[in-house]
Amino acid sequence: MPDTGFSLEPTPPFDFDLTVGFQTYFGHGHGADVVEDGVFRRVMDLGNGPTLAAVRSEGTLESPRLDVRLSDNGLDAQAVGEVRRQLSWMLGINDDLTPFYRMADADSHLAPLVEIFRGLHPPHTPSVFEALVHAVLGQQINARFARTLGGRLIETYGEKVHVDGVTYRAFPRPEALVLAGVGGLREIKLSGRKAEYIVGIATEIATGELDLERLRSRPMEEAMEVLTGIRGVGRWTAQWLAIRAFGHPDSFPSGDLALQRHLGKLVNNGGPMGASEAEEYSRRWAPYRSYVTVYLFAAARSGRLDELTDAAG
DNA sequence: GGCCAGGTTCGCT
DNA sequence: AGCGAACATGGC
Repeated sequence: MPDTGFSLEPTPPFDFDLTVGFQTYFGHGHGADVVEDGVFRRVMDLGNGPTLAAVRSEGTLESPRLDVRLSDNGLDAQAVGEVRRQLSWMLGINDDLTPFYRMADADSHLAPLVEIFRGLHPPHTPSVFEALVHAVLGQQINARFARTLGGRLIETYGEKVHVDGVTYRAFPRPEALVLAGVGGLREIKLSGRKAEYIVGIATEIATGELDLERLRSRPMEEAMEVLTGIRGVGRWTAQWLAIRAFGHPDSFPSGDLALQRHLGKLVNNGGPMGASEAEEYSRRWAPYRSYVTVYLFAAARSGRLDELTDAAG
């Protein structure tokens, strides 16, 4: 094993397993990032070729420390710095949860939720493009199928990296998806609509017509407007990007059917909540609604949301 | 087998 | 502005 690496010191509390678990949910074992035996691996795209990063936890919840090893020990200091920057962003290393917890502790519904998932830092995608592709894949279809499609997309069109006899994949670059074309994406069972959206977005990025990364430095309202102007991107998709790609603290995709379900379990005795109802209810949690969203999905995915319903007491 | 799924666009009032 | 249909495939 190469010895190039460094360590990261996340802002406590930081729960490594919860955070990388959330991050790799869409990976489905074949993703660009995977967790195995307590090690989080991610193929980092540094522009001049991909490299594999392996991250493990060496600290504790309140005194966290991460050890990062790189597969390519020939990287210069600048490239290593870029890996550090990207990983820090992906795992929300510098995110301080305390203000959110202060609010949550005073809320009878949120208090037990944040107690169970204490230390979960909302993770982010390294590129806006990656979050956007995942969001489009997730439109309208069940989450299970969306994960399958994501796995196929990465396995088919992501650049390979071989380390110790194992093949890892980077998340596909826009250029690769342009090359795949609508036909190529339909072959792995994307609908014609999803294929058109993704190839269209990839094309605009590849030609330089669209600069999604630029939106990070713009006010959120402006970014949302630009995003929803893109064909295939509606309100729901833009709101999820605010959380997953931009790390905005206060986005609540109230149109999300699953989020409505989760919220209904948490605050409405399991009863249904519509979009406008969810939207209205969520306002009490401003300006930390992205955290609530992430924690709700973490609870639902882990199967522990049911024990938090009103009925369960 | 049918209904629904972590929506969006498009066409019609 | 608001409403409904089409989209395409899989999960349960």
